[in-house]
Amino acid sequence: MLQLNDVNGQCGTNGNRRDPRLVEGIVTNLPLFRDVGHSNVALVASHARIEHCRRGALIARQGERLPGVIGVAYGLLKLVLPRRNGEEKVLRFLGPNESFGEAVTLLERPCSLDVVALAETMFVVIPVRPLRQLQERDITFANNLVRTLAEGQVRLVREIDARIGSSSAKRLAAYLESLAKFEGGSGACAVQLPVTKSALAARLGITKETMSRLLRELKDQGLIAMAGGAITILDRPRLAGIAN
Amino acid sequence: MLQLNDVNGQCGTNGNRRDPRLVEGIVTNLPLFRDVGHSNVALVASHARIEHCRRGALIARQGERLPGVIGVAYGLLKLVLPRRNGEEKVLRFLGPNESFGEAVTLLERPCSLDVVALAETMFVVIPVRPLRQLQERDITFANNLVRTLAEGQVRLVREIDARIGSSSAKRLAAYLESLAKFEGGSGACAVQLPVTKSALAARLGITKETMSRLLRELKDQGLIAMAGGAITILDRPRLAGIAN
DNA sequence: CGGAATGTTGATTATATTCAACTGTTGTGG
DNA sequence: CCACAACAGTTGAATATAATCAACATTCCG
Repeated sequence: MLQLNDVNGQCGTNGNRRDPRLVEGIVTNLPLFRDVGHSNVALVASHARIEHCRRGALIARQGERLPGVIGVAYGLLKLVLPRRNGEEKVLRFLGPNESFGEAVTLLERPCSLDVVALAETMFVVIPVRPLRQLQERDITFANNLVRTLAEGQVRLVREIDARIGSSSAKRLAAYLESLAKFEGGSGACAVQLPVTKSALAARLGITKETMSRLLRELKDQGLIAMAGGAITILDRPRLAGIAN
Repeated sequence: MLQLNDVNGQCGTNGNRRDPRLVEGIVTNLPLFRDVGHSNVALVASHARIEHCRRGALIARQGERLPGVIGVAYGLLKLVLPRRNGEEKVLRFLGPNESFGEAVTLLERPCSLDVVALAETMFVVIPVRPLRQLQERDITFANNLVRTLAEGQVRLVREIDARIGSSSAKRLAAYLESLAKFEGGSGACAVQLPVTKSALAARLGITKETMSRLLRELKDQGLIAMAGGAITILDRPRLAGIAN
């Protein structure tokens, strides 16, 4: 079951929540701060704080104010559209060096998604104020901000395209293909699912049952082999064929 | 059938495509340029051009470069995710004083959508270059840009929420509700569909057949009355009930 | 080891699409 | 101004897709 504890209840009370070195290191690695001068990063970092949470923790809730932009140091979060019936539609995962919430934070609007930890996770929270200041002071950061927001839009359009455009079989095939691309080459390759099959199913907008059936079908057709979360892609061309 | 003519083939060859007054007037009304000083607007406008197109014209194509940000003066465009089978998934409509393409234009990435005219439409095209310049020179514009992109993200998340979250009946009910809100009050009210029922169906992600059936059901239940594109909402509370 | 979480499988059902036939509406060229 | 073609909308029947329900198997961890 989901832990509904407040973020603060999830965090260690140790004194390193503002350790400058640590916060700066995390912030520096976010694409949002690429090529931003160290002094400006340090300034922002001095207003940011670190949070830890354990698997299952609810970090932000749809409709409530997000305390600031979230940047992941390690662990894994999921961004979720909660449905009335308690069901969860997973929009995306958020891993190390990825950030979330630029849009709602800058607009000071209620968060449009639930944010839930899928594993023990450490992240920084960067409040609006220093972001605004930096936006007006540092052209590089301002450009990064525009780039990040623009990329977010493109990503969301692709997301809609994938969700409404194609059948679950195609979505799954396309996802497996995208995993294979990381490995390079075009031959058979072994990949590891980054999350459980159930979580992945939710991410792809299907149920775990459907997921199971689709995977079995791919296996029966000799396109993939399976051993737990480890999947070997045997026939990449045919898989790509299904994806289209 | 869709007209596949190039934009240039759609445009009058008359000399007012760069009429400064006209272009400035259109650009000024875009939220993107709100509170931006006249001289800066004029500068951008001097690099923009006006296009006319008739109903059915294809203004931009998925995968091709967008010549710049599109701002509508009058008429109506639709933003479409084209499917392989020729089917069209309509993401949104774009009416007067709305703009499109900030994200892909600034990233200089291929356009993620088809843009098609639903009526005779006039719009401006603002190339990247002057936008970039203004972004670095004018803080108000830079802020507008960030706001526009951020709002676009929030809008897209809501869009995904609506599409994957609820049944077609709920989506339709929610849409009718949103039309009613413009009219104010909470009692019965008459609204006019802004587009044909078929186009609206595509916008809501359903077929015209399903749309027809859903509307009839609402009528049979006494929630609405219908006369062509004119719809009277009779029982707003119950309609809102369906939407949730 | 035991219990919870995760995954599998079959049967049934809900939702909306597709196909097909038909009616009504609109706008245009003769 | 009318005829006619193109478009828009309606309705029914058959179908496809994936969700839901229910039962069971497997794996993961403390």
